Amino acid sequence: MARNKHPEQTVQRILDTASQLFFQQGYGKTTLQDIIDATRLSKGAIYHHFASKEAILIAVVDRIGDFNSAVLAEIRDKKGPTGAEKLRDLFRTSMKLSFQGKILHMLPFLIENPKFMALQMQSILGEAAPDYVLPILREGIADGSIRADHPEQLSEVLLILSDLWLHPILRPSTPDQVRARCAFFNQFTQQYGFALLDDDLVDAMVEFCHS
Amino acid sequence: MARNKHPEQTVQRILDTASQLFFQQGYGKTTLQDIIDATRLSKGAIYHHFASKEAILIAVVDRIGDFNSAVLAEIRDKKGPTGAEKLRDLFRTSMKLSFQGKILHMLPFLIENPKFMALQMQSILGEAAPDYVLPILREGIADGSIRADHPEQLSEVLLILSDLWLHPILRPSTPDQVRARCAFFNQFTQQYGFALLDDDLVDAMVEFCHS
DNA sequence: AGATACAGACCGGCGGTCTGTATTATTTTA
DNA sequence: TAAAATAATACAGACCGCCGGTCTGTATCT
Repeated sequence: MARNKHPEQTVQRILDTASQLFFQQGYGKTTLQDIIDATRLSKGAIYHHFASKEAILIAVVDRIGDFNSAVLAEIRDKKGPTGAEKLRDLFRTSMKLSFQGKILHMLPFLIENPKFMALQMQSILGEAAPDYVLPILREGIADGSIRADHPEQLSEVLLILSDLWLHPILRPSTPDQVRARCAFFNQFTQQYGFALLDDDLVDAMVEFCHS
Repeated sequence: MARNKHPEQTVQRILDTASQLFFQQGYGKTTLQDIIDATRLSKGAIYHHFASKEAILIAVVDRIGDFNSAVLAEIRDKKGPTGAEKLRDLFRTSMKLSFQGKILHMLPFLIENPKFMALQMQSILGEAAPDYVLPILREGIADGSIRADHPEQLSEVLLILSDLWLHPILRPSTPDQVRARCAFFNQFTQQYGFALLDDDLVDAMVEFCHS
């Protein structure tokens, strides 16, 4: 095969395969030969579409990030719900998507690269917090469903805690531990007039730990 | 040179050199040849004392961790101060030591390895929180200087926030941002009856960002 | 006739191994 | 008990397989 009529399919095949391998065995342990074997392409084909192994990683992360952003933006821009309701929706959706491996969230943690650890923090603190959580917080303050003196800081803390502490993907946890953390988190947000985690979501988190 | 009388010195030389190189250029970009050149040892010498490159990293991290633990334990076991005072002392000391690069804290972030990201979280959530912060919290609850219903969760949240959100090493920040975060953090801890960050420490954090 | 989409031989450098050697520690022997 | 024999240690450095990346060649499209 030379001069494929639909090179976009080849790119997507590489991305799909690489994304799966990076998730399964990490970026560092995934060799180019693995990708070659899995895609049944040649080294030349891959390096024709991507400048380096790292470029593949960036493309994978970007693709998930785009999907992520679209989902979050849709929730943020809904008409109707209060700020508190939107926030609940956002955290719920985000958590559930990450359970299906469909979200940026924890990817960089599974991938061993300092740039991407920084990129993860940047994604949380430089994009998710100011672009999605903060507007909703402000909206909630305006409509009275949320009380907060310092929404900028609160938006960051909410994300840090939910992504790095609450999220059960990072460490094996017993159901009791998950529930205790969720209760503490809800108690924390309660002082701002809202609770983020309903019983359904807590149950989903518990179940995710078991599987 | 063969059969050195003081092999311990050789081990320390490797550890010192590697630690410096890992800090400067990261683990991944530091090649064994770099260590060989800097130590003026041979590959055989290094692999005689360490099983792998990763084993050197583990030894480096362990050595810093041991130093770290010793410092924290000393504060925890002091007689005299209240729980709240000890907690302030612990966060202050820990923060100041990390400014000097003398503490485990952020090392794994600078080193690109998934195991060591996990190891960092483990060090925070599996050791620092239960072994040092939690006992002090309990002590503070007993002596009345701290009010907390769920000290286990609180100990983890305090460390997560201070290490991953408050700590200015992770992202460049303006003095205003640092001060705003510190104020938010103090307001957060205030509901448990204590404030962790005094003006001195906040100033030190601001200054650290500038240099 | 280019330009594009591959194929695959090839390369330098990496982490890691293996064998060799000098020095020290330990045991044996007279 | 002291010297000789043996074993164990602390290196040195050639060597190896594999990895990411390059380069040249070729078939198929526009």
